[in-house]
Amino acid sequence: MTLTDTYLMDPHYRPDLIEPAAQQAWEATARFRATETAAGSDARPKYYCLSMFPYPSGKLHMGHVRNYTIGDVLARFHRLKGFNVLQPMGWDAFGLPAENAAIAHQVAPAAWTYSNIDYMRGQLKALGLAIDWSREIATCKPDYYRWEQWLFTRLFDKGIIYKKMATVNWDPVDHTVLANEQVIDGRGWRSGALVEKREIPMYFFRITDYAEELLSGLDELPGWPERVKTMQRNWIGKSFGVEIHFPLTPRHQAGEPVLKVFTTRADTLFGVTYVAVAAEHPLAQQAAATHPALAAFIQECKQGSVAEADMATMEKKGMATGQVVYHPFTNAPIPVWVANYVLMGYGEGAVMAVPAHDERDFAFAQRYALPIKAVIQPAEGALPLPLTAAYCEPGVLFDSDDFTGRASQDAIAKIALVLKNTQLGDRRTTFRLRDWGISRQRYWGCPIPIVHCPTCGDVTVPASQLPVVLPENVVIDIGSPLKKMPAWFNCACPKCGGAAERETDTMDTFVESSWYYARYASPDCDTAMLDARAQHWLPVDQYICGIEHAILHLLYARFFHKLMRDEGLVPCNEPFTRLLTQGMVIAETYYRDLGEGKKQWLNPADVELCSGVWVLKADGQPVIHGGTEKMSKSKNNGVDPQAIIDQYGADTARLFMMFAAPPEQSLEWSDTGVEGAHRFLKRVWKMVFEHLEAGAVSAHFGGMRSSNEQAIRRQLHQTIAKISDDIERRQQFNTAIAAVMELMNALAKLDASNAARALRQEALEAIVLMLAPIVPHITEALWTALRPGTQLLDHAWPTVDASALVQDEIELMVQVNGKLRGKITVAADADTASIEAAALAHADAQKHMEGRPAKKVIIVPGRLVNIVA
RNA sequence: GCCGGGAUGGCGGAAUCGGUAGACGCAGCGGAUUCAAAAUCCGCCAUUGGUGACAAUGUGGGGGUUCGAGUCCCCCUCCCGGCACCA
Repeated sequence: MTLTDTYLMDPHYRPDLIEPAAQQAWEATARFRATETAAGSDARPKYYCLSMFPYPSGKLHMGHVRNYTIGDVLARFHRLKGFNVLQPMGWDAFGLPAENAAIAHQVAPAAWTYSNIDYMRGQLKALGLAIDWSREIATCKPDYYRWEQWLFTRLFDKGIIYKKMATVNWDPVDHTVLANEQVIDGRGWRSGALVEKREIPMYFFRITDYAEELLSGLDELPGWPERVKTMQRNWIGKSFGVEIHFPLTPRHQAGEPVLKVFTTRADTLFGVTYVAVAAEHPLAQQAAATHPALAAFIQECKQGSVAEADMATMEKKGMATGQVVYHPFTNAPIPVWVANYVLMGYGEGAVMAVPAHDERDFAFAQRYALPIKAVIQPAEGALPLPLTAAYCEPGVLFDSDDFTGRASQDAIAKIALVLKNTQLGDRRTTFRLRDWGISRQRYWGCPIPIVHCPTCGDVTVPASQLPVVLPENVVIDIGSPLKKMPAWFNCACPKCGGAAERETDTMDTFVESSWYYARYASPDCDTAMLDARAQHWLPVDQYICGIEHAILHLLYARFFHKLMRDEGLVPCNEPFTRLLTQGMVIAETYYRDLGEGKKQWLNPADVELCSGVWVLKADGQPVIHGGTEKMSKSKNNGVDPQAIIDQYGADTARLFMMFAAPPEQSLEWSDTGVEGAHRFLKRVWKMVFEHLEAGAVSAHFGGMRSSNEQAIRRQLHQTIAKISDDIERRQQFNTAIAAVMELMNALAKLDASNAARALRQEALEAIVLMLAPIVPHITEALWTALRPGTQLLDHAWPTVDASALVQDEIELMVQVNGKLRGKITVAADADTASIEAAALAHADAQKHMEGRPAKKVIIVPGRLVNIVA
């Protein structure tokens, strides 16, 4: 049964009737099922449109609605443009919130997750998304993570995954590892205990092996926003510098121990006044053995979180170890300090400090009264001594032995060469990017397919024994239940058959989201990770995700794609050809102060403006307006998408989302804006209804049109051109909708003549088609009304009639000295001389020229004339 | 702290490649319709001065480039995203 059979034109817009009917019709006829086409049977080009899958947190939030509406607009637009579209959906189902919910509500993470998925699937369907639901995946299901484990074992055996010690946040009261977000002001969120750093063994992906390709690959992504590429470039952080060895003894012989540092400013080597090492550095540990105060300081450094933002903003502290190293050129002794800002896991865990030419070293030297020795001066002009701030620019060396007088760049090369000859260093390229640690001491994640055997060591689980299934029926308290389940972790070693134990850590959930886009192509394949269908659909033509994923998720997915490529699983180098990063959905916040820094956050729906003061509806007492912030549970400023769908329908929600702001900007929620969107849809409905009430007309009118009708028809075809460009190239939907609104306003001024009615039919058909990607339900109903017996989804995107765009006369602005003074109307093909004459003859222009002759006349074709007087 | 972005009427935003600042919508005001209201339709709506034509000012702040700057360059302020275990 089609919509035509179930729906008759009603004078009132009824989304509550239209939307379920349209959705049922799409589902019944499998309208959005994507099929890989055998050669020749379908000439349509493929378009794989992917919105980032949601974490099944409980219910949809507005950020999801925005993300999926953007994806759906692009998917439906390309469908009308003749593409074979794939738009899938699934669930990023592993993660920390399920464990938190398990503790809070005494429910197993699996059960909680599956019930959330069922509810949210219903919500997504109510949004009317053109999704191929037959490809739905959930990352917590063994048939998904089995292949992740399979790839893990391949990579482990290839050496791309390895094990090493890494630092984590340790809660000494709960005896558990904390995520960075679970550390608040240096304390565990549940226990309140001061968090400590602890070293534990973890598995790592060698993403640094791919650093060069991840960097250069960005140049092959013209469809990515420049800012995302810039952030990734800076994150990878390729830098060219010099590794310098500081001997530990004054009469150093080749091969004896040295302290290694890396610097991009080897030209400042003669300005080194101390070296700083991390608390965990062997030199520091050694010194601490006989130095109680130093041991205490090192202990202090181990407090606090491991988050880089915390490390960078904390107070810079240090202590002298009493040890010295020797300058590789002058052999002068240099004191070794321990500093809390030097990270062991980063570079060599030691840095050379040049206070005169580095801001951070300068501040540290001032604090601890360390010497500041300047060795670089500007190429022109002198350095003001003594320094009041570090001079960080490159320049010319002085007080630097043989290197004095050389420019920085030149000196770096020369110093590196001499160091190389004396075996005390060399040129080196480093990356800021670190290897990706994927071990998590948590339950609700993909088990790491490793068996620890006392004789064979770490052994990968053979493919025939995969998946290593995560038990779902568990009771959660603090810490992972896997570590308390001997029946689960005791096993036989796959190699020697002896008694062994499974790894109880699970993988970072970023691993699942790094390859899901590929699995949508082969969602039901049970013989391989991917099959031939992946060759057909990949790469993703359009990916849509939040800007917050600009670095980690998108970099990991690019990395995984290259891993899969090197396994022969995918045909291309990059996963996402074009990327759109959407902004957040924000809303007003309101609160009451409860004292002691505590606030009671009130939902905007429960607050109203009463004679200029915000009050709570319930008690009429004033509340404080806290500004607009990202919709969140903690600020209680979320608007439930379900409530909007129930009250106005999905089309209104979608229209508001697309109209209120361009997709990359943050979007401010507005109840009156939603009403405005709804009002517009009612207007469109009414205009079509009234047009059809007056009887059938043909869009193909051969008679004369008035000049007004010609102008409106020109506007119609300009609008078609603009909207096509707005959606396809600019991906800016708010201006596309505004253009339709303008066209509607113009159309409202047409009369009831045959010519006008024919034009109205043509325009309404085009409007309905152009709005279809944004508001698919109402437009489907209106189309069947305008063109009985046909369906919108079988129709093509409207085309521009070039002959309608022709204009005889155009209007030009007239400026005098850059200020607007009037307008002139000239023939569209007027030559420069006549335009200039017309502008100079303009009375207001002459007035402002005040009798001065025109020195110059600038004509911008089709736009303006500027008279310089 | 570091990296990336943003700031335009009462509000959301438009101005796409340096060329009419404020499209479109929201709110507000005035009118039509109505017994009345809602809904709907029409009109006005940057600021200041002026009855008006018009003039001056105006895109976070300061400076610069240009015939011309919301747009480009330099400096500053505030806000947002990310910082490797939130997803």
